[in-house]
Amino acid sequence: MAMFGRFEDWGLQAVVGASNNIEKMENIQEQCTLGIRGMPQDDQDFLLGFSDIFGKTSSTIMWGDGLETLYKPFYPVKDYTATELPNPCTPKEVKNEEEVLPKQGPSQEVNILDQSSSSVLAISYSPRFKKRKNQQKRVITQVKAEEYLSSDMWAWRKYGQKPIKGSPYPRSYYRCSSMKGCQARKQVEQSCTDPEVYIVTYTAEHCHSQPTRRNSLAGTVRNKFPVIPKSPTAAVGNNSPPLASNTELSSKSPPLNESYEEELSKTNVKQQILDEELRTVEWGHSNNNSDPFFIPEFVMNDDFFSGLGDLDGPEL
DNA sequence: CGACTTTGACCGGCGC
DNA sequence: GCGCCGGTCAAAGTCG
Repeated sequence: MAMFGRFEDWGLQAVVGASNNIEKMENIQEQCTLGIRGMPQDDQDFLLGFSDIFGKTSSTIMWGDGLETLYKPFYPVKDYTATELPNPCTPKEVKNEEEVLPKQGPSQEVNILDQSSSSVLAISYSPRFKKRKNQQKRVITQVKAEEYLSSDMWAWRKYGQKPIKGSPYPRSYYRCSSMKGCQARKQVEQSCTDPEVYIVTYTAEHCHSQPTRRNSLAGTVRNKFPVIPKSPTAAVGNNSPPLASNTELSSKSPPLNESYEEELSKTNVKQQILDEELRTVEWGHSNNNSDPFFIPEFVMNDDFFSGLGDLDGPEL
């Protein structure tokens, strides 16, 4: 029951968030438009490729107003709290982020992540210095488990799972199965600080439009009732990954302590809602956002802009 | 039979 | 150069 409370409030939260930030919103959208329009076309395309990761646009703007704020994200984002970090249990990645985001004096307060109004943390960056394999561009989100159930509409196929050093939870690797040849990938891992929070990292971009509905219901129904480990060690080395693909989650896997049938019923209802939204809210052409360059919150945040900093010119 | 997960092996980047 | 580690591959098995 409560597991879907947040999800059910997703739209409401967006509305609330929007109302709370109504004054800020007046300029944000334009700023976002200017920001993305100033980007190279490839990067616009890349970002737009993530436009509907969550199957909907968001109206919650969480960063400040004014031109200063617009460019603030280009500053180094060093204000991560423990929970804001992609995963504090993966020190290497954290270190990598610090490499990516060189310190430049006292950073201004970037109160972008109002987790009281949204549990989705979005980070996009382009490594400025050392580029590891497939780490050129990423969008990292933190999402509550119940929200992840409906987090995106893409069909994903799991192709690997690895225990991550420093993290008690394994990381799962998924690639887009909506279209053959699509390079989009995502990684899912559980936050060690909050097991109900999952860190989803999207890599590469979809080379196709978003499917109108989840299309990968075929296949195994293994782990219909996955055992989400309550203890970190339980997640490692067993056959029940802490988080399955969205396909499983959305159509097969109930959240914690919820019967499958009940969950499935809810999911179907939510799917109908999402499908309806998809019919009426196209990327950049939603009812509320006539501006084709409207940017959802999970993309347009500080690290998104910090990543844009790399677009200004050749790497140093 | 197709699409999926699982899982050990492999590869390549990175630090020492 | 070596070892560690993250990311990917691919075979095997499952399921509808």
